[in-house]
Amino acid sequence: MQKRAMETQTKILGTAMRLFSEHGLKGTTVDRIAAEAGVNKQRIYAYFGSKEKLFVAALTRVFQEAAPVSQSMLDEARADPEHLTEILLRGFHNFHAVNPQFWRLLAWANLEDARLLESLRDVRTGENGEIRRLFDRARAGGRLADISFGNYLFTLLAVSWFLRSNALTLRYTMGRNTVDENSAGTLFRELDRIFARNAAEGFSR
Amino acid sequence: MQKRAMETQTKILGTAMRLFSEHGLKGTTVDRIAAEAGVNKQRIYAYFGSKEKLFVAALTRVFQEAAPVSQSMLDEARADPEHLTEILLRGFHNFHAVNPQFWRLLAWANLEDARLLESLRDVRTGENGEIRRLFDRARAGGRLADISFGNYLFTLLAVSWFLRSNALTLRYTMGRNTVDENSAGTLFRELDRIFARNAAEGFSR
Amino acid sequence: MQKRAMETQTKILGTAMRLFSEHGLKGTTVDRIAAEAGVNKQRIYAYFGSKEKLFVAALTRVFQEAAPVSQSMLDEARADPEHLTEILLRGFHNFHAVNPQFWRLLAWANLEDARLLESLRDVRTGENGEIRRLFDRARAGGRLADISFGNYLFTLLAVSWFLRSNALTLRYTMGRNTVDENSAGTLFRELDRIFARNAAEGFSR
Amino acid sequence: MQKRAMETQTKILGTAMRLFSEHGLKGTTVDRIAAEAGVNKQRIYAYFGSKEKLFVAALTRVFQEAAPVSQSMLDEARADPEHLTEILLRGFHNFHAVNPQFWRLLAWANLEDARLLESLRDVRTGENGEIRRLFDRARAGGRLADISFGNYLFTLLAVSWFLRSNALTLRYTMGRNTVDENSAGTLFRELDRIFARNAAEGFSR
DNA sequence: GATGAATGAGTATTCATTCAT
DNA sequence: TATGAATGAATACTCATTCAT
Repeated sequence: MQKRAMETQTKILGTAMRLFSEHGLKGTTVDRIAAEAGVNKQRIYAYFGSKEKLFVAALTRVFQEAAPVSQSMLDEARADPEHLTEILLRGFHNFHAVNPQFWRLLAWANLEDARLLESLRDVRTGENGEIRRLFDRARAGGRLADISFGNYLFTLLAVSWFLRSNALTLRYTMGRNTVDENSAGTLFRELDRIFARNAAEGFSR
Repeated sequence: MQKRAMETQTKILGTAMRLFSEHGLKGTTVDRIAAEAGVNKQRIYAYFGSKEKLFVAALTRVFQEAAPVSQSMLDEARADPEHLTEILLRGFHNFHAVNPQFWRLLAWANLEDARLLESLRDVRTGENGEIRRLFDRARAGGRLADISFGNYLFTLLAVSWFLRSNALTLRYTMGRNTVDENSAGTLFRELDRIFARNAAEGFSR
Repeated sequence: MQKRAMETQTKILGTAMRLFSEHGLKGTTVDRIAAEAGVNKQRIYAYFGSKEKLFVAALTRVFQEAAPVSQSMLDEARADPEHLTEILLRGFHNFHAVNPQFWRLLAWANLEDARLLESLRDVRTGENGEIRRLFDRARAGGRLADISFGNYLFTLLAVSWFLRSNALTLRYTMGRNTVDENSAGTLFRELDRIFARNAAEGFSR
Repeated sequence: MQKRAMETQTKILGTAMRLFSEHGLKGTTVDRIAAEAGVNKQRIYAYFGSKEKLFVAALTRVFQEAAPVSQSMLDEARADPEHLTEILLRGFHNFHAVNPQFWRLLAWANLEDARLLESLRDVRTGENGEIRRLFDRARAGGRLADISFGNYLFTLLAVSWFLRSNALTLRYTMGRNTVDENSAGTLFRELDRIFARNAAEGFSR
């Protein structure tokens, strides 16, 4: 593949990631992608086959690039194992702030057509392994609640996701007596205490 | 309004709720709504003004009808105050199972255009008041973790929502070593224990 | 016919005259006529048969009501026979100012569908007879150019019509070095002199 | 631009000129233009943006192409300066016969929406300069009535326009005792004599 | 590899007219 | 007589995709 072709593909994919994450599959037109990428529309078909395939390519790319589990987060957790829960929550939360395309593309795919997700089967999204090791060590050290790793991770993902993706929904429906984005820190610390102290008690018994 | 008109409007709104929740605003065509409702397309404009307004009407209707906080759930919680967390989680989870349109319509509005949510400002989604009373009593009785009501409710909503709305996402991304729908019960019980024991421990100290 | 029916018809016809003269046959919707007349749409069909027939009715009505040849104009011409041309020109010009619907409805009919004009066959638009008498007297008295009555009247009508109906066109095309509305008076006086002096000369020979 | 594109645009514009001049902006459908031009409807939007813009393009084109002031008319006037008025009238009259789209498009724009005329601001419709020179020479030579050039030209334009655009109207309303198209020659000669003789007389005084 | 040109099915919305109460 | 409900054919405009140079 020539260099020019590479550049064209890069431009297309970048624009697609942005537009698809903003407006979804149906809400994004091929014409607009081409225009904003500064590329001839036909190239999209030459390189990606169809609009839907381009969406899948964009989604896959976002998945490969974005790593919810960052090295710095793991470092922090290792340095301060007493507050694993808070650190993970804050880490996921930051990740969503930095990679808004991640959850939006996922959400679009989830709603519009589950088949769009199939390509992600083989993509490993960062490694949960290291988190699991930290989790196991905390459990062994009596610093964590009596919960399976899967359910623990799930709960943290749920909270951080919901915080980002439903801020508006909650504001409009739950009458803002629930958490808003600024008070996320409080939420994280409270949950940290709950998951942590619990374990202590579990041991004391 | 004549009886026939009422019927027509009902047919339109019902079909709109179903199709919009499945395919979103963009993904649903007015033609299809009319066809599946067995109604002349023009009636949609006569009664609802535009496709977007019909979406808002559908969303509002779903909100008025669906009550995440059901009476039976409250009864159960009153009868078994020891397991408030589990009961609420199961209640929300069931609610989403029975009202799939609820979270999907919300999710679509959230992604497609936040303005679509504005109409919900004035709609009260069931009463949180009763839950708050149960929560306060449990706290006072030392049966609940040291967490604010807002953050408590938020966490439960996040977990139950995430379970429904991202089942597929998780299956494809987290490598199915996280929770699937069948193991929701385990998750609920584990969280219940964590939120509950914690309080007990808090008191024991 | 009942009194209420009469009122309804009057409201419809009045609104139709106004809207059709503004936007023409195609540019006016039955819905709008009904709405602005404060009348049920169906009444239009009950009383006038169709949109087109309503247009014809409006046109006919305007024709019956509006009289390009007014009594006061004739009086003035009788009192000041020396300036017949100017008086007639000013009279027609004023008529168009006071009855804008007249020339616009005619122009629409003329452009949109000549058949719309057929109904006017039998409607007498004021009397040309009196003007002819004034014309003949002026000719006989040597105060008017050597021109047939038909051509004389035609020229005056052309000038007054063109002044009203093409003001905009002229402004945009002829570079405003032609006449604008304010200088109409000059035009009239000049033409008056030409048509008059000419006759004098004709006699002098 | 490719040759094929040029052809397509030409076909569209030609058909648009014809249909718009016949039925106006509202009365012409984009579908029909496409069909009669033998062109894909979308091309109209690709090349002209919208139906309204196509109308403006058609109007502008007609203006650029059509020259009410022809060379042959000027030649004739130079060769026979005694009958300037008649020659101009006949020239304008012929022009309208040969270019029926000219006055109809103007009339439609005038009635339907004055904004449609704005594009004509910068288009020069042939040159009045040469006519003005002929007029001045005739005046100086004592062969023309005492009238300003603007009002002179306006009157001739009014008469020739009215003759074409309101033939039907007049037939139906003025009871056919006015001029019909065939007797236009008489009208022209009469007016010629009036405008001409007058000057002679002016001098004789 | 790149680009402009073309296509046909679709997409929200409107309109004149008729029906039923 | 009046009114709301209903209808089907338009109507301007868009979109994903393919073709030709």
